[in-house]
Amino acid sequence: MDAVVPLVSKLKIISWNVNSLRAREPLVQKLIQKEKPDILCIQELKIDDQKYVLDFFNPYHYTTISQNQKSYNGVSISYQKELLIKDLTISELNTLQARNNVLLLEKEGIAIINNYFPNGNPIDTEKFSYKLEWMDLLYNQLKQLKKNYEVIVTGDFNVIPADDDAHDIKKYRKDALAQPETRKEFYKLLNLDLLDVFENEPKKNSYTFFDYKTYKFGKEEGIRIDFFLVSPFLKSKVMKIKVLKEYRDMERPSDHCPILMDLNI
DNA sequence: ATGACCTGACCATCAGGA
Repeated sequence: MDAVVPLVSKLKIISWNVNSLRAREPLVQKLIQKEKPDILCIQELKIDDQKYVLDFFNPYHYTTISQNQKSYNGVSISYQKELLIKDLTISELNTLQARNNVLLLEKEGIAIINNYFPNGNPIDTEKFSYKLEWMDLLYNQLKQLKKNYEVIVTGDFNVIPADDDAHDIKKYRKDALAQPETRKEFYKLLNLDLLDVFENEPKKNSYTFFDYKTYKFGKEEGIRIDFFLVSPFLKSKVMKIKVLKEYRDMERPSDHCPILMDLNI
């Protein structure tokens, strides 16, 4: 008789801009205990102490790769210890600031790219040109990875791709997140044949960011700037996607919500 | 119509976020 071997295995991935890992310790712990993701991508660690970051995730059976920077930025990917991985993180996208990790799931042939895109405001400064240049570097990185791997691109994109990805796009007329040049760079990424898994969800349920300043005045008034972009093959394996908005209503929250994707691979 | 908050660095106030 043939051995009973599961044909598919479930892979749960969560991405979250925590706006400081130290400040968000209790909520990140809650998320891990409740959702038990196989892969956890974090942005805006805001801490230069790599040992602290690795030790934080270690008790939950995770191994972690991280790019760190004092006070600002910082990205990490934590993965269940039994997953066979290779850290492909390259320096070009992290030359000035810690914003990009690349983890290869060797057995599955999947590359996971975790990103904290530059904000880019104000638009009449070099911050905006840096954002566009960074996005072009990411385009080149993904183009290379796409040749050999199925890819999952996630993180805080700091891009409002279309007007209906904001509750009130008028407020973003002069914002770097919604400029035509920014959107063009985003669509360049999609044109690598990547699919936005939340694309066809009701927009109001898909907002991922809610401003600290305005949240209490309008709890629906958000923007959709955190994403999972996946290869077409992986899109066909998506079982569930969700914005975990409840984490925006907990004590001392991040201004971003975690986003979740379950795959059967 | 306008403004509203949070974090880290560091001690009073500012840079940065989006």
